[in-house]
Amino acid sequence: MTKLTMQHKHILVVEDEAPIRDMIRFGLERAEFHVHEAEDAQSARLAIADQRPDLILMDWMLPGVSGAEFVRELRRESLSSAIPVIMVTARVEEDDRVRGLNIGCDDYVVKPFSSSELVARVRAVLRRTLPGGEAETLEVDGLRLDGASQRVSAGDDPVRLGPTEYRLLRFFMSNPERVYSREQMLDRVWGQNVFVEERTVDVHIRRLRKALAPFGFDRFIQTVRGSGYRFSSRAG
Amino acid sequence: MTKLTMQHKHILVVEDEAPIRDMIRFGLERAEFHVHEAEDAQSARLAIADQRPDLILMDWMLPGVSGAEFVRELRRESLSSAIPVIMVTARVEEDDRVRGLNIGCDDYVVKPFSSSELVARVRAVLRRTLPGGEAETLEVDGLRLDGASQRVSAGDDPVRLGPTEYRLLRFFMSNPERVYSREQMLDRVWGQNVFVEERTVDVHIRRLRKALAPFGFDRFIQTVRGSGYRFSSRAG
DNA sequence: CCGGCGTTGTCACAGCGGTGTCATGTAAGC
DNA sequence: GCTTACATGACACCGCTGTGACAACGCCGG
Repeated sequence: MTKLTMQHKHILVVEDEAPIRDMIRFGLERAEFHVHEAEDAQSARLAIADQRPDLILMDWMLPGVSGAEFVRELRRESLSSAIPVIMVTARVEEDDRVRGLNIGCDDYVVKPFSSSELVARVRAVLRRTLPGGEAETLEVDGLRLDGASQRVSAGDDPVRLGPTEYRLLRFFMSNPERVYSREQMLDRVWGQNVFVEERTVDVHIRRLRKALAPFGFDRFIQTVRGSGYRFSSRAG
Repeated sequence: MTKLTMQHKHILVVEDEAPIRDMIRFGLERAEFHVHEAEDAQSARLAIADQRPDLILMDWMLPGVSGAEFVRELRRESLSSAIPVIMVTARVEEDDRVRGLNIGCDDYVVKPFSSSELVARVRAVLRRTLPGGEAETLEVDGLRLDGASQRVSAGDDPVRLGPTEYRLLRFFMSNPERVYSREQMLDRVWGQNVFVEERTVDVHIRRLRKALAPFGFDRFIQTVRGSGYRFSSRAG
């Protein structure tokens, strides 16, 4: 385990019951994570804007909004759409739990759980979401994506993209020369297991191509018939 | 959700206790997965070579080898290194379980678990590992097939192939120097239980040869009269 | 509180490319 | 030479993808 990448990550725990919160905090801090806490959705929003956590651990049942609604909200906001979410559910909420994965969270744990299981899942999610951290700037042949300012430019000209197209392009530029199915793209760009038509990907591909076309960069977005799409600076 | 991509996936359950095996089988089959079973490491090896499962569900404690050792072994073998593994552990095996995710498995479930949790995790893992299948790169004498980008190139020149020709070539390059009947090829390239004329294979062989001909690589696709075809870099 | 504005997901339709089958030409084996 | 198996070109069908339009939704600014 690479301590450098994994440690000192900030985790926001959204949980209304203090004992559970403490138990979670204890386990995570022993694993050398930084823990922030929030009791409800509103203070969670503030904490997200303030702390910019690397991962959110959220109870399924919150006072007021349901965890599901809240995750959907987080996914919409560009500030939080890239932050992975792990859901905490009780065994009783069986039916809901399965739906949980269709909400947009990255994983979930079932109460009662152990500290080590929690830490393991947190690490696993961080491991697969962290590489390609969102802040870095990527450039290919003059097409530049600046993660810090969330801006895209072609040479000197700015490229106007919607939030989804931006995330799509960032995903592509972080993983070039590789074919992804529509389903994989929904998972990695929209969020794990969101319920959206696969053909929606086509539409956003179209929008991304349209935005890149004036600069000729639409040639980077390549269709692989029967499989999906690929980002590549070489000819298709 | 596209039934075609998710359904009909083969899952190998490696578990020595029959009741648990049955419970798992029941849940997975209700979710329309194909289930194969193995009681120990040795029969698991055979099943992997034979069935080529899309995912392996493995108990942490197996008679003889530990699950961890076995996963390591699977990861070394090129035949199985790409197959995702979900580990099944008991709550008691706390310490080991944490190591589990560092062993090379893709996820794990803790006993006791519900069918719906299991199915949800299986689906989640398949969804994120299910690219065009094999992502390995194969090369023979300058003819290169890159699984990740699904591209074929002869030296520096790209080779244009349709999806079926691509799969056909990948099958050939994965199994060189061996004759396959048309029926075998239909099973392995087209998929089991497809009803297609055997002569169709000839046509796709023709198309593959045509695409490879400009580079002289059509000589690799060799006819074995009365038996089928063979891929070989040596003279026919 | 209301009404533009931008973004998003879905649909319908069109075009193209891929696929399977057939008919015919050609080579191999006896 | 005759039979059989394979090679090849043509063709019709169909599924996949590209594309424009549209409705729903949240976000301001008024």
